[in-house]
Amino acid sequence: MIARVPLRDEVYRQVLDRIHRGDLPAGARLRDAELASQLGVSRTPVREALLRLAREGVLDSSMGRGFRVRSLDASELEEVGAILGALESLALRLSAEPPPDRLDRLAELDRRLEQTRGDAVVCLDIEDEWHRTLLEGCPNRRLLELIASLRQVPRRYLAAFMRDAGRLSLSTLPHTKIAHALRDGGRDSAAAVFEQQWRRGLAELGAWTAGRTPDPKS
Amino acid sequence: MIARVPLRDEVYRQVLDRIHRGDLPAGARLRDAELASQLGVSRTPVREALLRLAREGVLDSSMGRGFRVRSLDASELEEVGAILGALESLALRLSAEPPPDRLDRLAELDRRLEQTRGDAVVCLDIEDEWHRTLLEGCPNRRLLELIASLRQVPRRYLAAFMRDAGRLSLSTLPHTKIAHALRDGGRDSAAAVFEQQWRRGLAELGAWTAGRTPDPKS
DNA sequence: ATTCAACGTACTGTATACGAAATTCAGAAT
DNA sequence: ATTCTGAATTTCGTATACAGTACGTTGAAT
Repeated sequence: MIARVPLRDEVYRQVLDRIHRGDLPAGARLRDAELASQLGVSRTPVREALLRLAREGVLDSSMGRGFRVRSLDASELEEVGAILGALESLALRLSAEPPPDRLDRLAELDRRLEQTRGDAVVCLDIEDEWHRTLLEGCPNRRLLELIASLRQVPRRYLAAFMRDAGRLSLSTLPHTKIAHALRDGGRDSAAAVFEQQWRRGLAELGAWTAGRTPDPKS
Repeated sequence: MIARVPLRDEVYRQVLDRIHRGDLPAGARLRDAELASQLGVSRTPVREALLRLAREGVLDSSMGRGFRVRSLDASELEEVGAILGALESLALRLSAEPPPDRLDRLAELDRRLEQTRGDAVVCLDIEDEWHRTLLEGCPNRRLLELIASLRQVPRRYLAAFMRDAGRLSLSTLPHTKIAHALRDGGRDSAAAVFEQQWRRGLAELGAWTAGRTPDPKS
């Protein structure tokens, strides 16, 4: 039984990918007909994907005015960051005791992350997978889904930051701190360290965002 | 300048309303063409609304098989309940110190709630407004939006419970406990009481859900 | 030169049309 | 009676068509 996938899901991923790659910078306008012809599908699935992205906060949409990539806004990052900190910490506390192989896999991902230089998208993909792996012991599927959806937001900021600053790698220090806390102190301890590290990274990214030049109109 | 509202938003509210009223019980199938003709619009905005509801977890949708109202499932309630507990508590802690008139408005809502007998929908509307009022001091708009969206889920369970049990009113005891904690001990104290009361109510509702008969197919 | 208005273009939001997959119901075989 | 099969029908997912609105552009008036 092959799982057929709706076109809207594929379009969703394609558009998100373009945003992550920076092909669609903040403020860029998205014309559904144009995207449709580029992707070789009709406007219908494109609009469904864009509506979803708008509801997830990646795009702005005002009636009759179509869609555009939401501009980078320090307060948005702060708001979503606060939510994510609480939710990921919660997921960690709800998790089952992690089997040793998961710690190994986390370490392996960090090794890959350190070796990756020059491709921000790959870095961020690994970073995402690290988080997924960290939380995969959480039985609350709904929570994990919500976290994955919300993580799109800081990811976009981080991608822009890396492009702008020319920093093409990602520090693994917070990861190792969290992993050590998880190994030594258990999940609650790891959750506390997570929140602390998360807040620190968020503040750094927020400071950069606040000092950014406003969007190009395009 | 009147704000024109997309049809999909109106359809969204209509469908949600029918679900809340019990016109569309758990497991009921939603045929987009049928809804479209009933509401006097085309299938397009109807499908946009249904896709949104599916993403929010109110509906199930599998490829080629359309939409149906998600069945009541104790584990879903538990999962969303855990998320909501954390988020509402967070919103409370992030809130500004509440002005005295807000406490008055909360008390007034409770008075209305106690006087309302016989209409579950009205009860739940007041309950929703009570929560909105409690958290309206929270500056994190994004958080409030997320909470409002997630609250659809327990609301549906509560509506089904009230219909089933013939309980046509809602206890205001948890509200007063939280309000008192807020007045006496501040937001952090209120957040703690909130989590405790929330967990209690959730367990009660979950117990009822677990003992429910499975859905009618319809 | 600048500003305002009227027009034209283009894009959005909504409606309708079409092809394919899935459910249903009839009828035959066990 | 029950189960399997297969055609008919429904309904979904996608494509296309249409109408109304926002925006740009041009031209005229100050």
